Amino acid sequence: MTAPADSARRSAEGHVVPYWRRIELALRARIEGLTPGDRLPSDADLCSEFGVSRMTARNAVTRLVEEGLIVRVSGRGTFVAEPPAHRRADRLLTFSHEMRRRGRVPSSRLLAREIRPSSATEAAALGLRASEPIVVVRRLRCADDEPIALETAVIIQSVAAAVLAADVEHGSLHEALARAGWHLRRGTATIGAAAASPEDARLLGLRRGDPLLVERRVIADTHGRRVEATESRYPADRYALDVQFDVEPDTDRETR
Amino acid sequence: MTAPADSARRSAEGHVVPYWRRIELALRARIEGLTPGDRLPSDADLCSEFGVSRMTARNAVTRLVEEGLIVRVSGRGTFVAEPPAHRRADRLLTFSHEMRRRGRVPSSRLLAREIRPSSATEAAALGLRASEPIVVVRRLRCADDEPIALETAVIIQSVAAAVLAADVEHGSLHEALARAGWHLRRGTATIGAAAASPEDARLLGLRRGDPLLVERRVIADTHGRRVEATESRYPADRYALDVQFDVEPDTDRETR
DNA sequence: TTCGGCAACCAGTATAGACGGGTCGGACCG
DNA sequence: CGGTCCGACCCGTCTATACTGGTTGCCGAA
Repeated sequence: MTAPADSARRSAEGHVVPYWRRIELALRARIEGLTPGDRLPSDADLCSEFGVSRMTARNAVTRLVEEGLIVRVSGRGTFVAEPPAHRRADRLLTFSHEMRRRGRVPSSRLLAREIRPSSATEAAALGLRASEPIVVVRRLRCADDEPIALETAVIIQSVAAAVLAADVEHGSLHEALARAGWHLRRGTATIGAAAASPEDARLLGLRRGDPLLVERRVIADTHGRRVEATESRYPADRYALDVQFDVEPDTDRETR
Repeated sequence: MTAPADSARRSAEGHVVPYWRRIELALRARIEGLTPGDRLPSDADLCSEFGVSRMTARNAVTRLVEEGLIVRVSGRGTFVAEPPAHRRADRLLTFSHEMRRRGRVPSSRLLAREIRPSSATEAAALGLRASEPIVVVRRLRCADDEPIALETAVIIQSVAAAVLAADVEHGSLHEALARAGWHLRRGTATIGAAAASPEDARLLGLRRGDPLLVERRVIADTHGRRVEATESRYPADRYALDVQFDVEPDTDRETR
């Protein structure tokens, strides 16, 4: 038989949790306690440890490799990778988690929270009809009381109740959404730069015209529904993003 | 046996070309002629078309999914994805290709090309000993004669001959390196912002202090050797990067 | 005509086994 | 003592098969 009808494979919400997921989580936890360069179990080790076939074990490992947490070296083994110096642009973790990961103390100041009709741009980003109502949450995010980001989140009205009830100064907006049953999963970001407006400058403690790193994200939930569009504005000298990239195969020049 | 000892499986350099690679390239070409939302062959179709097992076909498809070219929808099929508006931060393609993709005419102006000892920062980025010699190529990249990027590439000395011989104003630096046997494959980028220096401003046609998007890349070849470190400085209003991201799994509980 | 159910598809997950080529340490030989 | 070769390991690739759950279109019954 193949997938054992093992009842413990179901999560709280009743979804089936694949075997590779358990292995992935176990490895993720194990990596926490290791240092870069340390060796991880081989494919064969994982097979016997978790009682799965090699393809299944490799599936779990492959995900961590793509995430950049570990590297596979053919003929030698699998090793813990060097962590990036900044937040990875292709991962999104809550501001609080990210700052704590870097040993800093996060805090937030709520600047505004309101329901209003969406602008044309906002409606387009979330795939709404023009001027359909949205919830806006605007926060100043700090680390060790130093302003790091000016963040404006625009959220679809269906989750208004959860957003308005949440403690967005001390808790995570995404955690509040998750509790309301909206599990955010993937998204697309556009990264650019801009000059600080007078308001940016005042809130972030800069001078007008100072360079900002601007990240615009549209985040969708598990079912692909666009839930949130956020703009984060970071002072250039306090924030950067890392990303791993592949060189486009030059072979017979595939472009796009 | 399993992998047929098919002699056509070897590339010009003698590497074995996996089956999934051929399928990947075939699909990549096919996608060119399709529009977003179009359906691609199912796993089963690919199996019979290319005469491989399903795991192999899926391997090829999975790579394109990760690249964001296509999306898989369980129960329905695989579809061409919406292309990003800007260059994807997690792909690197030559400046010329990228501009042509957007229907613009690329050109370059060579500002400097020299061999000199590396600075401490440069040596660290490339993993060299301090002040080991490097080749520096500095170019102004334009589209339709509008300056788009100020690019400074720092390259290890082993490839100096190829770099000095290359026509870097009309040809691609990476193509020159590829002809010399150095196949660049992966890298890490750090994305930030900065204010234009007087020199930036002069070359890019900006005012001093205007915001720039700054991308610093370290690129390695197929064997993991770091070959090139490049800094690109883009005027904020003429360039942006796109990236797809995953939301970090909510620490402890895996739900979803 | 509409609605319910079924069959055909389709991707997701999983098994078990196999060969290839790279890496590395130890045994063996000169 | 040094160099070479071999075998143990390990990742990369590939085959063949199978069950699950979601989607869709079609057909027949109400």
